[in-house]
Amino acid sequence: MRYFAEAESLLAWYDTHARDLPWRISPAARAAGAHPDPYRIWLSEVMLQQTTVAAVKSYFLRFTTLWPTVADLAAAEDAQVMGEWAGLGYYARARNLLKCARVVVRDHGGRFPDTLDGLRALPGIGPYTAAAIAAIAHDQPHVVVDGNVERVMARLYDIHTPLPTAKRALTEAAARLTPRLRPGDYAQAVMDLGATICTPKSPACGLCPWRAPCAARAAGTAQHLPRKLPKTPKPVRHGHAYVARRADGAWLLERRPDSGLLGGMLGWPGSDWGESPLHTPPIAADWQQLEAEARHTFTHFHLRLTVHVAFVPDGVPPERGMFLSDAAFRPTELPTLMRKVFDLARAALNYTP
DNA sequence: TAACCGTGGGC
DNA sequence: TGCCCAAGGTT
Repeated sequence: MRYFAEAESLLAWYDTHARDLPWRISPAARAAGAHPDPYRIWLSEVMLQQTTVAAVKSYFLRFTTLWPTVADLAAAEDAQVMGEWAGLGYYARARNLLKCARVVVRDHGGRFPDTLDGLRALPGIGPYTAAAIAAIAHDQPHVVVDGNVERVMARLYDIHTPLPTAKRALTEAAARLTPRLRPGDYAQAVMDLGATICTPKSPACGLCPWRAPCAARAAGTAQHLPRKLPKTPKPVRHGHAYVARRADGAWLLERRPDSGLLGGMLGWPGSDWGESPLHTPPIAADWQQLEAEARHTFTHFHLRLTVHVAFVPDGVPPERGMFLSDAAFRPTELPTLMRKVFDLARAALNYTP
């Protein structure tokens, strides 16, 4: 029963090395009969999609303070939730978070489903997140495969097939190892192992509870696994952004459409982004073009934004956007790109809050 | 299927 | 500095 022995050795390691995380029940507490709150597990898992633990912690604490239950979140204003998510990225997650909370309240009496299919049907919950919630919150033996698990399995079995082709084989390897006992702790244990020992670069094999059975360690290939297909280069796109300040201190902003990049977020009016996009100011004014441009890199392109600033008198209706009073405008509610634009603009406007 | 969708930290 | 990477989902 080799697989049983491997789950066993990993769980023993987890019992003494589990990370202390705000959304987590310690292995000791779980052994004593405590159960994690599915709402908190769901919220943390969505925040952790493609996002580091270090980045998520403060957002998680803020969200659970503002909205302690899924019903509280479901009743929140869209704009406030988007504003609180600002800076975390992948904003479709926040839009789906609200959709999901409202479905759980409306269709499930405020309780998260406890089946894989029930979870999988909710907005923003895919194969990984459904399995993670079922395993961690409901202690069901589902196979949880994220980037950590893929890396650990590729090394444990010395699998050289590049991702994403190797995904199926890695999932099958993970399935063979998943124990019927303590599946929730096991899922978190593999992720802790990947995050602290079996790291992408310079894995600490000497400290690993799986150093004996690890095929890549024996072969000396751990450092190079998992293999991945080469990435396509990012093109450079250009654009223009306009920051207008009214005499009474209000700022001209716009709510971006729900679909597409930075969907649903607050931003400065501007041009499309491309080779050399046409650009028209959102309001008539004596615009000043700044020398420095805002540079930002998204998942699939680099962006260089030319920033224009202007003071405008009271009483001029804008052609685009809406004026937000200085008291109502919180720069922390801007996505990072728009924050960069604001930081350049306010220096030019000599604005200190 | 593959493109799209953010951000900050590490090296 | 530029590239890699992180508890993926949707279309």
